[in-house]
Amino acid sequence: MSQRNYPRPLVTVDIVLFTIMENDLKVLLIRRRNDPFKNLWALPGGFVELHESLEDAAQRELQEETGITDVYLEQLYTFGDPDRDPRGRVISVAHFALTDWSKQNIIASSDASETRWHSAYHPPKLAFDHKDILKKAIERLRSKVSYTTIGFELLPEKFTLTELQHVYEVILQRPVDKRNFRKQVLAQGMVQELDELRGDGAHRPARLYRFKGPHN
Amino acid sequence: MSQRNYPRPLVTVDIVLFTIMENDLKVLLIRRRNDPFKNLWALPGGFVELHESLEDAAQRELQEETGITDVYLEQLYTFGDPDRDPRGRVISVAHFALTDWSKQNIIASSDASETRWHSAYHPPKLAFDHKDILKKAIERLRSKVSYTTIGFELLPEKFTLTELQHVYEVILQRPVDKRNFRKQVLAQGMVQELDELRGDGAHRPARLYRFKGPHN
DNA sequence: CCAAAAGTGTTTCACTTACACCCATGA
DNA sequence: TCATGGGTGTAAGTGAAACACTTTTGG
Repeated sequence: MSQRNYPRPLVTVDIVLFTIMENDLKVLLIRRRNDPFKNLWALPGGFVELHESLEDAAQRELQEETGITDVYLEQLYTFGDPDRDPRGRVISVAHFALTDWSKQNIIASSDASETRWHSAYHPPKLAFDHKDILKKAIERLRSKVSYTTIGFELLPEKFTLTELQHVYEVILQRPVDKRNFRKQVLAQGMVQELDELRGDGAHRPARLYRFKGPHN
Repeated sequence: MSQRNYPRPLVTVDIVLFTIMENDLKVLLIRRRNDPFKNLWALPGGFVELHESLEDAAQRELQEETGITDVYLEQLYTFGDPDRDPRGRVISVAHFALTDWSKQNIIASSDASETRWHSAYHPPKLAFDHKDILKKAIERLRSKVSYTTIGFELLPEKFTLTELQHVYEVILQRPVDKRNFRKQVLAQGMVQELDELRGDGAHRPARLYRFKGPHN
């Protein structure tokens, strides 16, 4: 059982980082500057170092390639088709990450950058099998939003119930009944009402809430 | 972006194969004949070849190590802690598999073998991080049994509704109401009633059913 | 006729859904 | 005073849960 003779593929991590902006689900993409797939958009990611865990690798690559830190991150799926990278055998452990736009709007505003937020539902042509990875990430987000509290990862610390509702609507891609939604959210005790309002314009200001923490 | 200089870990697949026997959830384990963890029990698995997909590797290793083929198999999770294997960096793509005992009872009956079915809930001490892998597999099985049809993978082609109920009870680890269960299963139209009965002893024979196919 | 597992319906309760108007504010 | 998004309650419907006795068979 000597390990020396066993084949050693390359192992990468890729990160599907979502946020919600302008009532749309966005995914962070980087334009490739080299072949293969030069000039196409791709998920951030890179090779796993021998001393680091997969999750650490994902956090590190995200930081190195985009400057983003402190996101919710979990493993998504491992893509290992032998032909997924034309350069050779590369196995990618894909991760799924969420952040709120208020932390990340710097990136979005620098238009010249090769790192940009794109519509997750209508992305540009992607390198490698990143279309499949994105699809799987959207499925995961959609299924988990209903039975976990990950939706709060897409919002800043203080938010209105309407903002929370928009998160669900954007992810589930269907309208949500306002009264039932609020009733349900409050009944579950997941949020704490704050003594603060936020006025946005010529209408009644909205009450702010804070996520109470993991309740699952 | 030359690949030559990137670190290349070893990549394995491990397989958590479940079956149900004697109203207990069983997992297939192999006793290790070499260090590390010599004589401890471990999940079947092995190194991924460069030309094969991860799922193919899992099916192949299962076949090579245990002779078992033709199981339901899906990817579970990738375990990549840098210290999970004392010999060096080994990343394992764990898989989750199901089979019905009627196909596999040959293995269970050969007592001298180093390959055996063990209770999944009370396993012996396991090598590496296989305890964590097993735990994750049980969680996955438990959560998927309720909203998918994977439960049928644990039964032979023809089965009684009581047998199906036992599958749910063993996996969920709680009693299931007989009348509600049958009502629900029949209402969902997942099973086809057959013109066959099976008599087991001194009591009324049970009707046999067949799984109609993927309905999710 | 006894033991053992198979089979069968109804009621209750909880949760989900549908739905329309008043409120507070800035312009 | 008007336009805009914020905020609230009730009734109907649907699905889940609780629950006990009769049937069929072999011994």
